Amino acid sequence: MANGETTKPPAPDVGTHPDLGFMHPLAQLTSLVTTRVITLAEKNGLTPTQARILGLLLNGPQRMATIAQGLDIEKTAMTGLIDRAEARGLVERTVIPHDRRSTNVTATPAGKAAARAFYSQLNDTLEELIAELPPRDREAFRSYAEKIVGSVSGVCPNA
Amino acid sequence: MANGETTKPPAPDVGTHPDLGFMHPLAQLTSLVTTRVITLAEKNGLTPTQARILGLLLNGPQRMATIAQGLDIEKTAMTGLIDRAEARGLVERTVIPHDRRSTNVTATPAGKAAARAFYSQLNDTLEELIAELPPRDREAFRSYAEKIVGSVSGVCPNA
DNA sequence: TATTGTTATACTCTATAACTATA
DNA sequence: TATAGTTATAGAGTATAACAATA
Repeated sequence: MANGETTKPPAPDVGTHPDLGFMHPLAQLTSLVTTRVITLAEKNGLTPTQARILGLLLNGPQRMATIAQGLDIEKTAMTGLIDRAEARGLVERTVIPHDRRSTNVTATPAGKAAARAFYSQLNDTLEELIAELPPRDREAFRSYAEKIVGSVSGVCPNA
Repeated sequence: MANGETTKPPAPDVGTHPDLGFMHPLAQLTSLVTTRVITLAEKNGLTPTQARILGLLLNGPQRMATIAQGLDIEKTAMTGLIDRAEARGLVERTVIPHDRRSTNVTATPAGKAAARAFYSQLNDTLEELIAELPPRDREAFRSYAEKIVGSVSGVCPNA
């Protein structure tokens, strides 16, 4: 929104797949959550990718390479990503004294605020979704999700 | 892959968020599934969006406007989307006799095959994830997901 | 020589605005 | 006039290849 965003709005239902039956409930749930992530990012003036980057930077300044690794994207994509985030005042590039090849990226106060708001709202939203379940089932669902995620290596928590 | 794809590979973990604690398990699960969707689409020579479009077209030919509505994207984005899918031999534009303004989009045999493979493999993959749970909990988890999805309007089942 | 980041280039997805053809 | 699709334009995200600066 803020600076002529182009991020797209949620994507609703698409029908059934006759040859395959209804889509898997876990696939539908994933779409639902993804939609919420996009909406909340927009609401906070972020793209989903910017939200992920800022989530990382809440741990403190990170080198470009570290961020790239965290997002599992090529380092070449980082330059533009950080350029745009910097242009929006979300992050800043700072120098690393010991290694003049490296660059540290720091979240600005505005960037941190946006990220905190985003993740907090995301948490609330997800809790609201779970609240659709009867109270006694909510904890079970949460623990199932944890178990599944925990059983697999390399899960990206941000969007 | 097929025609110089640019789709990106999975995105792994990103760490914890000190100010917010660990990411919500449902957010992590969503990322996990999204990663699988991207990987499976690639494996079948599709972009995730193409997989969604083809999923729709398994129901039979659809007009551009209908597809746009199904994906919840602007009709202006459809032209390029279908152009690219057509260039890859996944779909074809056909004429509608009664209304010469409209265009029907039909999945080619190759497009249908790719879509069926994708959705079938996605189903298998999601079942494998659920299989991480003890047998007696799997059905409960599925029903929880269904309940949450069912409680909300407008959920997009494809990718 | 190996590493860090950048630039050049290209492609996908998506949006808004203006336009064409048809109804 | 209203609707279906296209074109023009723009911006975000991502990738591969080649390169510069530093270690």
